[in-house]
Order: sequence, then structure tokens, then C-alpha cells
Amino acid sequence: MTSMSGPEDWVASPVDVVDPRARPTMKNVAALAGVGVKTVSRVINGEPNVSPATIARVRAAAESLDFHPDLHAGNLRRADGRSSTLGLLVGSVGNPFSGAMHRAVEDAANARGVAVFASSLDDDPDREEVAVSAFLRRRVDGLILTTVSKSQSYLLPELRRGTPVVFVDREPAGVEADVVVSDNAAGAAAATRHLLSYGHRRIAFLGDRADIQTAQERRRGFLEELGRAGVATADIPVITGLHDEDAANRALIALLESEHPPTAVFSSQNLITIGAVRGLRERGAHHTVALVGFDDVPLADLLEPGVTVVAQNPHEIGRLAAARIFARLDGDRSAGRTYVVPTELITRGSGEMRPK
Amino acid sequence: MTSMSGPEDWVASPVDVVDPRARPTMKNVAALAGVGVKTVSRVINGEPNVSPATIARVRAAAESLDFHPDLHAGNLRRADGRSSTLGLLVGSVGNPFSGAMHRAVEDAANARGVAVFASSLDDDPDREEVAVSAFLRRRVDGLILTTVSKSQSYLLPELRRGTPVVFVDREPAGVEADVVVSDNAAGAAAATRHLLSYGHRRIAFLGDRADIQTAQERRRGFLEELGRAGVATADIPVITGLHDEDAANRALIALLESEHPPTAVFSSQNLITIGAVRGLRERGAHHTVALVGFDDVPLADLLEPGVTVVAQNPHEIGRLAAARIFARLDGDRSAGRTYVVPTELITRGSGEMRPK
DNA sequence: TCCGGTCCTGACATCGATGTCACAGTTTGG
DNA sequence: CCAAACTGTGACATCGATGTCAGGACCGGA
Repeated sequence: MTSMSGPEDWVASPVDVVDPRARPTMKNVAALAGVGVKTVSRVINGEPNVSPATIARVRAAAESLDFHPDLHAGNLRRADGRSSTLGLLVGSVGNPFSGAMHRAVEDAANARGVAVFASSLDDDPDREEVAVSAFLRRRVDGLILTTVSKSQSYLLPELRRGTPVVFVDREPAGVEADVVVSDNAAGAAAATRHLLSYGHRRIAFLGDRADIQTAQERRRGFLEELGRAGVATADIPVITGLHDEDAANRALIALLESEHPPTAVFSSQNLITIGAVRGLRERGAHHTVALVGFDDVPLADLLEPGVTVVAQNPHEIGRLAAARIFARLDGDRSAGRTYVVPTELITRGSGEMRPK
Repeated sequence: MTSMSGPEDWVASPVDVVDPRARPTMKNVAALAGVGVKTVSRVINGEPNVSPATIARVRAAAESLDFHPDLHAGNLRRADGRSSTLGLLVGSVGNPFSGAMHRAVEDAANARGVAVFASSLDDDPDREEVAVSAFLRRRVDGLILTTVSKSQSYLLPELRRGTPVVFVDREPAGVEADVVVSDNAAGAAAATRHLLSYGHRRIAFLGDRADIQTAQERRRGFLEELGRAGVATADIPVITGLHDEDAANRALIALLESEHPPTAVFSSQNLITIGAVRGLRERGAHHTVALVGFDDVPLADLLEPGVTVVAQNPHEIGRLAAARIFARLDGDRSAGRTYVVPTELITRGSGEMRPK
């Protein structure tokens, strides 16, 4: 601490005093180990042709300085320019469907030392573009996106550069790429067929915002199945634009109190299903009005009656999406494909009631 | 495709042919706009002293090339060295508690243009160190960590360098830093007091792995409350080491079939609570044996009976953790503090049954 | 007219790593 | 025993951006 130089202390100290607030670099490690920086680089990256003695010295120096290499600096020069980073945009990281997908993506990424940026879309087109832009500025190696904008053509230049992009849960517009989605229309049709087979003819549809692609598909599957069964859809109550539990709850209660209440309900999204369950309970109709939901709901099997659903497989969607990204990073140049992950009808009671 | 040069084709083309697979840099934008790179930098970063005409030219060039600045390259030279990135390590991104926390962190980060790396811990000490190391190699500005290792002293050098670290959900060992946790012992005591007040004396404890800090705290709160009430804890069934729904389910069934079955159960974690609910149902005991769980469970209010819980506030934990990180990034140098987020007893029926 | 001060602008060094290449010393093969 | 090949190593340019600094154009005032 005491200065040892005289009045002419303009001479820089030849010894690098270690500043605990400074982050060590390869240069520091090299100096401490008495080798060149390139040799440190070789040791850190496990490159061959370094003597065991040198390896040991470098390791010890790196350890004693708590050196962590700067991945991004290395990236800059590195030939393939990979950042070992993925961008994932989901509905909301707080939502169980998104969480399961996220988890599957993470597991695949982890196995390759890839880190995942996760962002929530909140069905807001502005957030979509902001998030994608944030990912691109950080030079992610690939994008897994849930989208809500009218068109994803803003991604065309990036796709042309070869960045792998996989769209999940919803199909994009204006671009060709890999897509991984649930069997939305077919699942909705299966749910509808199930209710029809129990004798229901007046089945209400509770749907999400009409501008969301999956919501449209589910509605289409529902209506087409009714058509196939020869049910006149004119007086079928189709309610859309519900975006949370509360709206669904109110809509269902209004239906129950209408002149011709439905004998069954198809709720086309998990939050809507929960709102519908609440509504049925509040009116004491949960043992008389049938209900089938799209997308599984936690603890649905423990409710009384259990909630019959068309379950999606978010884990499989995430797994497949990540697999596509890595396949393309490994050189797959085939044309973009759409992968449809099947849904599964799980009967638990609420969907197996006959109209009274 | 056909070569237009003669045998001496060593002459490089003076015109830069635009390669659609190449990612544009500031140099490319500068060339197209007919300005220097530094001017492009100024425009992109909104620095002053650039003429409106130049701004327009640069903007147009950047737009036409679909230029996205490389944040990490900028970072390298940038004075503060901030990467606008955060590392978040949670129990599992697929778990609703983690999801809620993650969401709150994301919201705070988003407001400052900060992206979040999310990783799952899975209560595996190796994953903890691997994840932290991956974060540090990517030069995150701050760390929000759920931990499981015996000691976090491996973080001391990083803390000394001034990287803000906040521990969430569980208290760390061997380091001093900001900590945000639920009121574990007090919450467990409140749950216990609640059951005692309904006349229960033989209350079983179903607990998570004993080496997890929060699990210990909840057990302590439970036992201390029994002590205060003068209940002999000798013949109180305390079962720990349950790490999933299934184990909890089996443990509970074994208890019910034992010689002196409990009249009430305190399940100290959300998966354990679910396993306990299943066990009670399978044995038809859900209307006779009381149950209070620690941590809320989705749809708990719709079950029959509703599940009484001591609810945590994961959103508030995440919000507070992010707030601490940003406060420290903004210069707060105060000593590390522990923030305790209160829990709340929510009565729904399962905890309000008297012993038969 | 000259001077000092803004306003704009670009050349250049630099951040922390890796790719290339040159070079010395050691083996190997003929 | 010597050329060829291989091993171990470090100097240096470079990746894409920003900080520094210097210089030219233009302004108003003396």
C-alpha cells in the first residue's frame, strides 16, 4: 500500500498488481503461468499439442484467478460464429403450457451446452418484434417462436442468412420454415365428436381471440365436425374473443341463463376451460352440463367430475422444435416442414354426461 | 455462375457483391450510406451531433441491409461492459412456482431492455455450478439463483468483482449477499397452529429432501409450533425425503394404514400436497383427515374439499430479486440483506375439519 | 479579416478472444 | 547420418463494435 517510488512516480509499475474488481483475461492467466495467450486458449479449449506440464501450469493459473473465458469475445473471431445460445419466445413463461415446452427445449439445449433466452409474448405483436430483435442483437444461433403478428416476413432476411427458425404452437404467415403445432382442428373435431356421441346437439363453443391462428383452427374443427354430423350450426352459440378466465366465466354464466342454454360446452383453451368449470360450479350445473376442454389443465383429474380434455403435448412440441433447430445447425438444408403433434382425448367424467 | 475472368482471375472484384448469407456489419452499412463506421455507430446508438440528412441515409442503409448491431461486440469495447443480460436459475422452468418468479423477473428486466437466461436446477448441485459457469462465461450483468450446493463460496471471487447476485427461495451458505425467501418457518408454524386450533394433536409431516434448506425450515417451524403447544413430538410421524408426487402418495397411504393414523397432515411442498390429496382420495379419507399444504396449488379451490394452503408469493419474490439486482447495478453498495416475503394462509376446507 | 467555438465527421486503437503462420526442437524413416 | 515429419509454442492480425482524438466546415463577434 505504501508508495515506494520517489517524486517521479510517473513510471508505471512493471508488476501488474492484481485488482480484485478486474475480471481476469487470458492475458492475465498467460502472464501468471508464464506462457503466451494462445497457449492459454489451447488449454482452455482442450486443443491438442500442449505439454502436460504447461497444461497444469495454465490450469492452476486460471483456477487461482477464477478465470472464466468470455464466450462472446471468442465468438467474434471463431470461424463458425456460434454463440451457443437460443432464443425462445413463448406465450408466457408463467403459463404451464409454455413452461413444459420451455423445459423440453432447455433439456435439448443443455445437452449441447447451449443456453436459452426465454421471453413472453403476451399475444402482443409489438412484443414479438421487440423480442426477436433483442434475440438477433444477441446473435442467437436459432429462434423458437410463438407468434401473433399478422406476418413474419420481417424474418425473411434472417432466414436467408441461414439462421434456423422454428415456429411453435401457431403457424406463421409470409415465411416458409419449420413449424411444430398441435393437431388443432382434428383435436377440436375429436372433442366435438365425443360430445355428439353422447347425444348432445346444442354444444356451445367458447373461444380465444379470433385473430390467433390456433383459435381459428379449433373453431374450424368444431364447426366442420358439426357439419359432418348434420347439425345445423345456425343456432349453435359460438363465442370468441375470450382472453382470460374471468371473461370465460362470465360468458358461460350468460349462456346458462339464456333462453336455450347449451347441454354441452367445448372450451377451446386452458384458461377458458378453468373459467368454464368455475361458471358451471357457480350455477350448480357441473353435473348436468357436459364439458370438454382443449389443452390439459393441472389437477383436472382430481376435480369432481374430472375434466375431460383434448390434451396437447407441450413437452413433445418443445422437444421437436429444439431437435429441428439443432438438425439445421448440423447442416440439414431441407425445405421447411410442418410437424403436427397429435392431441389426445382424455375422458375423466365431465365430457361423458348425456343431455338431460 | 459463368466465370468472366481470364486465366488471371486473382484480381479481387473491387465491388463488394452482396452475399445474402453474410450478416451485415456497421462497415457494410457505412459503405452503403457513404459514411464512416463511427457515424453509423452514432446513428444506431442515438448519439448527438449527426446531421438529419446523414441520419436518414444511415437509417435507410441499415434498414435495407436488415442490419442488427452485435451487442456483444459493442460490449467488448464499451466502458461499462454491461451485456444487458441476466442469469436466472430456478427449480425448474416447468414448475408453476418457478414460472411465476421467472415472469416477474422478466417483466422487470424487459423494462430495462435486459434479456434473461433461464435454467433449471433440478436440485442437482452439479447443475448449479454448470449453470452458473455458463452464465458467467456469457458475462451476465447479474445472477438470480436458487441453490442446492452445500456452499456457494465458489461465487466469492465473482461477488468481489461487483457482480450482483441475489439468492431466491433458499438461503445460501458461505457467502453474504441479498437473499429473498418466503417466510418458511413462520408459514409452517401458522399451518400447524391452524390444525391445532381445530383440535388435531396427531399431525403428520410430509417433507421434501432433508438437505434442502427450505425443507428444513418448514420442518423446524412445524416442530417448534407443536412444542409451543405442548404436544409431545415423540410419536408425531415426520416423514422426509419425499421428492415427487408419487413418493408422497405412497407415504401418505402407508400412514393411513398404520396403527395410529394421523387425524391431520401438513404437506410441506406443492408436489407433496398433490400426492397427499391423491392418497387421501384413494383411501376415501379426504373428508375425514385434515390437510394443509405449503405453497399453493393450481385449482386448489375447485377441489372437493378445497385445499387449505400456506401460499407463497413467487411473483413478489421474483419482483424483489430483480429490483435488488437493478438497484446494485445502479450503484447501491449497501451490505447484503435478507428479504422475507410473507406467506398467507388460505382456508378452503381441507384444513378446517375436526378430528373424528 | 481573423479568431474562437460549435457542429459533423472519420481514422485509428482497442476490447478479449481465436485463426494463421512461423519457428525451434525432437522424432522418425531411409 | 540427414531429410522429413511432428510437437510445442507464441507473435500477430482479426472479428464487430465503441472511445478518443484530430480536423474541416461554418458560425458569430471583434
